[in-house]
Parts: sequence; C-alpha cells; structure tokens
Amino acid sequence: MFAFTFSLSHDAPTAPFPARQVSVHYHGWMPRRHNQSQSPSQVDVARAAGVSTQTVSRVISGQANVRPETARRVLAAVDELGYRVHAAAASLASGRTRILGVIEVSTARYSTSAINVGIETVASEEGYTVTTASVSDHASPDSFLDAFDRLERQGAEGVILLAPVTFLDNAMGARTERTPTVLMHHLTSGVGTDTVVDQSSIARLATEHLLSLGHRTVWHVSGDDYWLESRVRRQTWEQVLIEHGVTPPPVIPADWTPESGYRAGRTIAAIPDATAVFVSSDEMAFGVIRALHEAGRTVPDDVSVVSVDDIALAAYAAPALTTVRQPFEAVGRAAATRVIDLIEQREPSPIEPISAELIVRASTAPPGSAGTAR
Amino acid sequence: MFAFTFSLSHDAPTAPFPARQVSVHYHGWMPRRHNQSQSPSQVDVARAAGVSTQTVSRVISGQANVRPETARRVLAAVDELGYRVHAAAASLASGRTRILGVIEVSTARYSTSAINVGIETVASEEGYTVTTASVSDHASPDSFLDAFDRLERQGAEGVILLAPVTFLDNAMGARTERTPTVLMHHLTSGVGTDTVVDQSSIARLATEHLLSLGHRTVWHVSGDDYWLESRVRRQTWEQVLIEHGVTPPPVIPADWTPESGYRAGRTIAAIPDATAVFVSSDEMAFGVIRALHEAGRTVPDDVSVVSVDDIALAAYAAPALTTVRQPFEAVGRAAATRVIDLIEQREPSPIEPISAELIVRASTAPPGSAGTAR
DNA sequence: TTGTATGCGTTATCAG
DNA sequence: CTGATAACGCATACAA
Repeated sequence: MFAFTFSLSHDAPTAPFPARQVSVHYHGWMPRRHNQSQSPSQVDVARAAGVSTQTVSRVISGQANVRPETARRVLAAVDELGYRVHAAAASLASGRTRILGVIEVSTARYSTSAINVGIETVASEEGYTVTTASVSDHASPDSFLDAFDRLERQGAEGVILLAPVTFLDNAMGARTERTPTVLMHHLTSGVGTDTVVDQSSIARLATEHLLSLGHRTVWHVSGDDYWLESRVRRQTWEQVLIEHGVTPPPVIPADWTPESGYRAGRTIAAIPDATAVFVSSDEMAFGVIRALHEAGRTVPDDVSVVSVDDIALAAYAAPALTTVRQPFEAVGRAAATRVIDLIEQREPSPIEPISAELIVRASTAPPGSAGTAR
Repeated sequence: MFAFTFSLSHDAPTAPFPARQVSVHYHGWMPRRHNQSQSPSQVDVARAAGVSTQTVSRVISGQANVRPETARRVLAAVDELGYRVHAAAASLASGRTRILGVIEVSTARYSTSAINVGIETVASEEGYTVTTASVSDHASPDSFLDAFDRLERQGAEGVILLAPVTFLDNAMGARTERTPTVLMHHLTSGVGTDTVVDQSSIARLATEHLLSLGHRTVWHVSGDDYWLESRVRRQTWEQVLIEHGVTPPPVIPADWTPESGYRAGRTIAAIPDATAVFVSSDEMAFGVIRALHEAGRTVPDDVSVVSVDDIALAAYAAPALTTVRQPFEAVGRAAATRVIDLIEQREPSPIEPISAELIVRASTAPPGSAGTAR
C-alpha cells in the first residue's frame, strides 16, 4: 500500500540549470557547447516551431500581435519539449524577479503559520514567489540586517517584516529605502488609520468587556514588548481604565509563551482582590488559567480572563476562552497586497480594516459569581 | 516613541535589478547604457580596485590563488561601493541557484511553523535559500503539480514536500525524478529504517502506556488519512492491540482539527465501556476532552487520553496532556539536510533517529480511578 | 506580424 | 597569480 521509497530521487539528480559541459578542445575557437542541458530553451522552441525566439517570448508572455496560428505552433512546441521559462535568465534580462521576501522570527507559532498562508495566497495570485529569511535573535539588529541582505541578494523586490523591529538605524533605513518594506507592526498596530486590525480597539474591547461586567479594575498580562502590538495594547488598556476613572494597576509582563503566562498567573493568584485580567494572547491565557486554578481560584467564578487571537484551541480551553479575534490570514493578505502595490507603484489598494471581534465564551463573568455560575 | 511610518518606503521604490535605461538614439551603433543601475556590478568593483572582473569574482567566491594584497584591495572596493552579488546573474552563469523549495498545505498549524524553523536553520547554514509554494487542496494532484512547477521555474534545486502526497503518478514522478525531493511523510513514517521519528513507535508507546495502566482496550481517534503518519499510527495501534490479544475496536476518524476531535469525543462518550483513547494529535485531544467532560465523563478518572506532538499548550490543558513528543524542528532539520545531500550528491548524512518520548502528565490513569484520583 | 541584434551581471575557460 | 573573453537564457528596442 505504501509503495513509496524513502526519498524520491536517484543517483544523479540534475541541477535545474545544469552547469555547462566541459568544453572540448579544438584548434580554432569553439563555443562552449550550447544548450547541452536537459532543459530546452527558447532557442529550441523557436527552432521546433519554425519561428524566432522573439516570437516565442511574445507568445509565452501572452502579448498580442501574434497570429493565432503562429501562437498555436509555438505553444505546441512548448508543450512537446516541456519548455519552461528560466527564471534567472528572465530576471537578468528584465530586471524583475517577482520575488517577495519575508523576514520572520524563528519561533514556532500558530500565528506565523496563519499569516504566511495569507501572504502566500496573495503572492501566488499576483504571480509572485515568496522566500523567507529567519531571524533567530530578534533583539539583534545585525541578524535583521543579515536577513534583509540575504533577501536582497536573492532579488526580493519587496520585504514583509513579520518580526518585531524596534530599531531603525541608518543601516536598516538604507535597506528599507531601496526595497519597499512593510512592517507587520504597523499594519496591525493602528499607528496610522491605514491598518487591518487596530490593536488599540482590541485592547479596548477586552478591557471594556471586563469593566462592563462589573469588575472594578482590570489587570493586564502583556506580551513581549519587542512587539509593537504588545505596547499598543498595554497603552490602550491603561487609557481605557483611566477613562473609567480607575488607576491602572502595574502591568504583569510576559513574553507570549504559555509558560510566561503561567508565571504571570501565579502573580495574579497572589493578589487577593484581582478579579479580572486582560491577557495579551490566548496561549498565555492557557498558562494564566492553569496557575489560577492551581492556586484554587476558579475562572471565571473568582477571576475573569479575556485574551486575544482566538486560535483554534481557544474554544477548547477549560473554560472556553473569551477572546478578541485576530484575522491572521487577512493580515497576511493585506501585507502582501501592500508590498505588491508598492513594488508595482500602483495606487495602494484600500485596506479594508477588519474590526476586531469579541468572542464571548466561558472565561469571563461578573465578579463574585463564585457559587453562582457553573 | 513610535516614530515609524506605516510602511517604510517612498514614492519611487527601486526594483532590485533595475530595468535598463531607454537607449539614446545615435547614428551609428550605440550600446544601451551599461550599468546605469544604482547597484554596482563586478565591473565597478573591478575598476575601483584596478583589477579584472575575474579577480573580483575569485575574491568574492573565496577562491585561493589571489594575492592577499589584491584581495584586500578588492574587498575594500566591495565595501566602499556596497557591492552585492546579483543572484540571478550568478545562477545564470553557474547553473546553480542554491534554492530549496518547500511545498506546504495552506492550513495554519503549529507544526508547520515549527518544521519550517528547522528547515530554515539548516538551509541558511548551508548557504541555501528557501522558497515556499502553498497548496490549498491537498486532495488535488494538479495543485501539487502546479506548486512543483512554480518551484522548478524559480530554480529550486531540491524540494521538500511538507504535505500529504498520496498519489505518485507519472506527472509527479517526472518531477521528482529531475529534482531531488524529500517527502516528509517518509522521513517520519518509518517506512524505511532511515527515519527521524518512527511514527510506529509513537503509536506503540501511546497504546502500550494505556494498556500497562490496566485498560482492557484502547480506542483510537485518527488524523486525516491523507497523511501517512496517520495511517502508520493507526496500523501500529491495531497491531499492538492484537499482540496483546485484544480485538481492535473500530477507528474513530477525524482530521487533525480540534473540532473533529470534539466530534470524535462525543462518539466516545456514547460508548459506556470506553476507558482509554489514543488520539493522534494534541489539538484533537483538546476537542476530545472537552466533549468527554461535557458528557459528564472526566479525564482521566473515567477516560484516559494520550495524544501525540507535545505542542506548547499540551502542558496547559486541563488536565495536562500525557502525550508522545514529536521533535518538529529536528524533523525539519533532517529534511533539509537530506535534500541538500541529494543536491550536492554527497554521502547522505546519517540521520539520527530521535526516539519518540512519552511525556506522562495528567490525562491518563488506571481505569476506574473515579473518586480515587484528584 | 515577425525577425535581428544586443545586453543583463556573473562564472568558466584558457592563455599569459 | 591574473586577465580576456565567451557563454548562460531571456527580453527588449528597433528594423523589416
């Protein structure tokens, strides 16, 4: 039934663009053997179809001004020979690569995967290819510069920074100046009006939900402050509290991981009158709730928890997470659309802001519902 | 504080490989203006260093046979001009791209992200670049062929199939024959001895754990059968049961998602004497447990649950998941190493099999522990 | 509507 | 140890 071999290959795999042959010795001049490679070139197609390479090129790129009959012949030859455009040659000649670069942190995360799906979708629709460069240490400017350089060398025409860049020195500036760049940060953090998901409204939604339930104050477990999203949410949370006349309690810092959420949860458990927490991600919320329960404080009876993201598992937490949904895929699509607009110097497509949506499930309740609920 | 602009760019972004200038009209022959682009080329460096382009090339690629002094001069010029190799030109000339292609399903998953991290790591160490092609429908052979073609056109010298390929017809075969390909499937499914994680031992570990706890039989919630991993685990589970003299109950099919796990959980809840379940992924286990609890059957008191993966959230489930850990990143690294070995036609690096590890947490217990545990 | 002639920036060959 | 020079495969301007 599983008749596959371990890896599909053979003894002598052929490089896609085979190195040219060792040239034979002659007395006079001798060209290096032309088109010795397996892969047929435009010349081969042209010969087979009885036209010039120019015509082949035209047909391939779907230009007009080709007699239908000629086009058909060319296409037939293409098919017959299994001809395919040689991307490197094409971009050398045209000056265009249609490559999109993505820089991301090398940390496994659900959101990364989801955003990538969005980017990929748009890219392939627009005929672009995506190449990725990972950055292991998001605190090191140099690793970002390296990643950027790798992408530029590869010919990336635009770059999406799916990573927290908290600095923007000359070196980085020089790069973003010559290569259109979109910072995911800004696409989602509501710095301008031009955002997909306004992080600040996420924080507002969460905080006000808790307040409206009757909680006197709301504690906050923040994400890694390298990320703008984290900072914007924290600021908004503070501001909302102030608007409601309450002095914000100290932030409980964490770093997006469930472990850090767990530690934050222990801190909260030690605060007797804490009844409501706004946690900056679902993953951290899992940790917070676990710590709370271990300390004998039930959610939502003793403490209410709202978080952010609505990952697939949010609905299956115990209790199911009340959370503000983030449309990751849409964010990815928006980012890709934006870079491509920039690259093609076209009017920027309007970005449809997606309003963050509060999904009320079972992790929040009015204060003092102990014994009442459940 | 956040003095960034929305997207870092400007009115006239420059393509990385700028299109050549419109040529000026002369009477006689006139070359199209050479090197009009911003980016300096080898010629510029050569001129600046007072050497030939050949020497520049040699220095750049770190070949021997260059006088130290000359090398220094070239390097200085490179630095001064900000010269960088033009990947397209280089691969056109050399026939090598050093591009690795990855085909993945466009479904957001934690594991995808984790495996990618591993691939990226090795790739960049080996000087390769990674480009991705997504496949939306993993049931459609054509979408795989498309993805493969996109990668080949781009010049991928090797391909990693991080997606379930359950067919292998001529069209696919032709591609995997000319381009070294590694099926993630086979790297992890124990078809040969040459595997990173033997899926079959995962299933054995899980099933025997449950049996050794004293459960009479073990039910199984499987993943999507498009994935070999899913099938191998199911077969092994059956086999282990048979070895222990018990007739395997019918499989409860699911598709990796927590929702499908939830549905499977309802099915199990309806089976009075089911006391142990082997669930093929942590994400599904969240769903299974939720359904069980809703039906009034507690985990692990009434029903024990083991799953697979040990994702970051597994330890924060309620109860914490007993699970068999899968070293995703290592799998990614192994896959990348393998394709690169294939590409460079070097002796395949020995793959260190990583033994799957059973992490016992709180979701399993001896049968009939109701009232005892907790 | 089609063909001819360059050049894109680099590497490889071979001669000094 | 170094330099001329010919490809690599395609796209483009221009002529026909």
